[in-house]
Amino acid sequence: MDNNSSLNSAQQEAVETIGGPVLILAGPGSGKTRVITHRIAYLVKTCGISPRHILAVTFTNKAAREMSARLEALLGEAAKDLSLGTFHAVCARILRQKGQEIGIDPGFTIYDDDDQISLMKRAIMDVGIDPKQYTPRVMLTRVSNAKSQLITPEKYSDMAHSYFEKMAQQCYKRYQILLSQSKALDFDDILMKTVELFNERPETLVRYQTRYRHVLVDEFQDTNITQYELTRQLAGKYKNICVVGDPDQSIYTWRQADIRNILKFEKDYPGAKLVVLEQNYRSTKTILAAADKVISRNQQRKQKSLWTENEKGTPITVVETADEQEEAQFVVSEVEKLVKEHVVSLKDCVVLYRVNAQSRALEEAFLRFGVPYRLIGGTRFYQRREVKDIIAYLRLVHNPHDTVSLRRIINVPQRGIGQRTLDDLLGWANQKSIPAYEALSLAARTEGDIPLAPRSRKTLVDFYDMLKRLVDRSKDLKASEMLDLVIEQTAYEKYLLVEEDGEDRWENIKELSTVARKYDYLDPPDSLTTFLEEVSLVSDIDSYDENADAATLTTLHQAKGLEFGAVFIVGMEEKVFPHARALPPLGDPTEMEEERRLCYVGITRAKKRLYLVRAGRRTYLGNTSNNLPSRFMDDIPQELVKKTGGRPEARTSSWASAPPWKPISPLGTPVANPPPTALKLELRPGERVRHEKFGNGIVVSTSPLANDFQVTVAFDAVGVKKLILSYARLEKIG
DNA sequence: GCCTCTGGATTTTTT
DNA sequence: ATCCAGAGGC
Repeated sequence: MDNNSSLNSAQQEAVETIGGPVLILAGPGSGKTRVITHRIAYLVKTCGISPRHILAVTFTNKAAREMSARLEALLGEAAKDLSLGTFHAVCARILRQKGQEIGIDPGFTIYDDDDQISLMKRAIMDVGIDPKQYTPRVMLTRVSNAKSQLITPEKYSDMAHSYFEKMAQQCYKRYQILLSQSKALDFDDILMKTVELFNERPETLVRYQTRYRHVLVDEFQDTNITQYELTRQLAGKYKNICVVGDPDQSIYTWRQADIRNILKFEKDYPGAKLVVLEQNYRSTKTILAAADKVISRNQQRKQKSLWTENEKGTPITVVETADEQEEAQFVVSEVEKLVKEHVVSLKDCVVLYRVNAQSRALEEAFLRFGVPYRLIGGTRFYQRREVKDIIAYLRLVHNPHDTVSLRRIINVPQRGIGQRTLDDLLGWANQKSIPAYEALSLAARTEGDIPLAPRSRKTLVDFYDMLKRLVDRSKDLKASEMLDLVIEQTAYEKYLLVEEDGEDRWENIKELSTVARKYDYLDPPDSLTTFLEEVSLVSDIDSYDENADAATLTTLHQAKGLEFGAVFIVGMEEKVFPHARALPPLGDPTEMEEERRLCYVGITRAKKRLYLVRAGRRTYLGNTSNNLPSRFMDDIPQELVKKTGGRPEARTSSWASAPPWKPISPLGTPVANPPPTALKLELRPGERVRHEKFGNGIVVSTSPLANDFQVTVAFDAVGVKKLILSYARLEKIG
């Protein structure tokens, strides 16, 4: 089935329009990945273009891997000669090869978020301002935004008018100096410096332009200005550029992704061929119609009409539960039901939420019911303290100038090098303008005039000796051998195991060791270098294993690009989704439109079944609130929906039944925690009540609320209040 | 230098 | 609720 004749006419046009710029607007489920892979196969097989001359850029490693696997199926061995990778991976490779031309050390280290924060903190202190007032996070956002738009510290200073902006500019400048002293680049630098390299070395650009005669870009709606410029540079000579995207699925504008790049594309490449893929092969008519209704409310968008030949399918299930526990319980029991009835398999179920914090109640329910699940996101593997520690050692061995890593591990495990000694050492290094590693070496050899107590000096000497041994050995050890040596030399296992959760942490280190072993097929020092590079550029979603027999829990953002038989979107409430930060007065209409696109992305992940679930009461960040149903619910026409477990049709005050869905345990035994018993309302409008805080009042009205009631009371002293019956502890009087 | 307590902040995060 | 950083005590 995988030949071009199985493509629809629009897909075929997208595949076979070769030579010159092509813009493909691909709706969800429209066979985007198929089009890209077939286009590449067509270039190679039919047009006789060498795979060496083709570059395909994706946003995630996972997408790159998936594409690579499909191309291998289509092209066989020839697929190995294609250049295929993420923007960052491609640029990192270019910079390792040619970065020296603009003064970048080929052995540069890549700094992740945490590293950037600690470096920025130092930059802020160096500038001499208060890191409490100017937080590293905020400053870093400024810097990252600037870099995403190719704004250098120099250019930034032209735009910095307010005092705050001027401070940000200072921090940016200092931050860059610290980065270069550490021979490190942050994520944004990897892209921006590549653009810089191409600007400053036209002859180098020409080499890459000639090499990459055909450029393809996936998820084009998510490119920022820097990435756009990069593709413009690379395709500048032949203009054989094909970009694929969907403006309606742009959910990363907060990371400076710029939808306007699509408009700019049409302007920068006059006569670009436009292909629109509107046939959806994924979802039922019902699901697609709901998605369309939701996204149609956006003002800033190009009209697009998706259609499908798939069946109408079942109605969308809308569920209202009492609280997040009940919400989670509903999801798990429904998942079990779907699996038991063979509607979908377990691994074809996903639960999507707006913020990671929502995963907790869900995890608890999945655990309690004994339903296997896998969680994507949250605290990421490579962000775990113990994993970062070991990687810091390896990085330091690979690049001794990396001060962020040095600071991280110089006293881990504790070896008596405290803040004081560290400040003395680094302060001295700074004063002498020598790298920290060199200062350490001098201190160890009792050279130089470092003001150190003999005791401190001794600890530094021991540390330096160990580091030196590691560095020396790194030249002939593979990644996993190096890792083992680090663990042995630092007695890291012993250090971990005395801790409370040391066993788990040690497991993570063993896991890391397994990853490292995958790079042992390379010879030293490439083995370690490649390992470190890839470890810096991975994300959680990359390790998502679609074959594991488990349901998936993840954020709406991370679900992009995936599809599932059954999708549960939970927390369909105002302030949760759309997120409070997108609502006025905090947010603006642009942000609300992005939330709406996020909802569109969520809905369109579903093939057969879609559930929209909300809780009447939710505890978040330690306080409980009652949220209104999400505005996105209002956009879905009633005829597409079937309601369960919520408000009864007739509003009778005696409504007090258990939820219509029955929790089922895997073994058919009662669940450990049955849903809370429904309350009985015994209050009627006109009755006098007493509240411990608000005093006496009169009941104005009552209304049922999932498993609870909302009671409106006019208090004598404090006026009208809306209360939740189970919480208010109202007492009837008179 | 190390330990413990308190206060502040906590959207999303392809890389 | 919970995690983390910084301050202050031992």
